[in-house]
Amino acid sequence: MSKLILVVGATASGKSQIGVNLAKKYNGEIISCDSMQVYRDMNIGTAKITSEEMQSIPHYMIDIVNADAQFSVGEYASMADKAINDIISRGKVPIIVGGTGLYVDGILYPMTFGGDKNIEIRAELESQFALYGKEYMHSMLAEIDPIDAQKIHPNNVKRVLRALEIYKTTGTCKSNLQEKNKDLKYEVCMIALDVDRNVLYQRIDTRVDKMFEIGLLNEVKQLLSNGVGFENQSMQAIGYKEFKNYFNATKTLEETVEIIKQNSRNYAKRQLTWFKKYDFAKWYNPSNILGIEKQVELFLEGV
RNA sequence: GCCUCGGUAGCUCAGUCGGUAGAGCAGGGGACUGAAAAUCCCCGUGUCGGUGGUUCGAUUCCGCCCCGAGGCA
Repeated sequence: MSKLILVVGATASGKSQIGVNLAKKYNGEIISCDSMQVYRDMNIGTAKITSEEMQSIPHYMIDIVNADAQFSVGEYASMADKAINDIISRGKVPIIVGGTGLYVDGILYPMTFGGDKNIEIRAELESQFALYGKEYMHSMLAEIDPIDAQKIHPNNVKRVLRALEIYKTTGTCKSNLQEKNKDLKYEVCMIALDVDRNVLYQRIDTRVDKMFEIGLLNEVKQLLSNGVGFENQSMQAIGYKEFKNYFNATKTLEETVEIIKQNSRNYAKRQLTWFKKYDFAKWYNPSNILGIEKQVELFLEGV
């Protein structure tokens, strides 16, 4: 089984830098694990690593699709898989760096996703939902897939509809298709970054301020003038979607800054909740560079 | 100085025709299989500004005081 290093954690906890340092020290190459950094032209708001910061370490899964494109975990998982194999075949160490929990799962575990999303079926389900409501959709799911219906809360319409979509497109229900497989595909060393919550929130706030200083507003304007709209999947990213209310004059720029900070803090908490479930993760304060390196060395030298 | 309106959870505010109070947000915890930076679930005791009084009982009514906003002088 191949060895895989991961650096995970909440936004603004210092993953990128640690990733690069580990790559330099241990002959590694980096695979970004971030659902928003895959989009081109979204640099400032996604806190994308700059080419200087990369220090000539190869980075994969960044800037791979246009900002008006659709993207998905499934695509991510198969592309990242290729990149990992490529890195390993060249005798280098793959280092996964990122904060998107679901994408991390996509790399770590053999997963059968539900097949491509089907726009027509999805639209049909949406209109049924608009007509009959969430309880109705949930009871519909309960009929075809009682196991999953029990797991998905009726209020979570997005998931309910997706489960129905899977059934309609594949003919099998979600719980049938997606059996949980907890066998890791790699031998992993997961470094999870642990920052005091208050400190983390402060770091997020100052980072957002910095984003505005270096031109976030212009970046968003540029995207909009290039035909990327708020209806695009990429524009649901924190640091972008909040500008919708700025441009329609419901919010001032100052308010927009605050909302972005707030959303980022809430997001950071959700990220941490996700990573806490990996019982094999090794938690380190990002300043504990020696500790992290020791952990990685132990892993790489181990049998 | 007088009048009016406020002072209730970290914040914004409901409410109690007198039986010690509840929403949103924040915060905390959790879930998560092709939209995931998305989506969703759970968690609310706080001298109800202070102090006297009326009352079996006051955060609620009355008096005085303090603080804030506005108005009249």
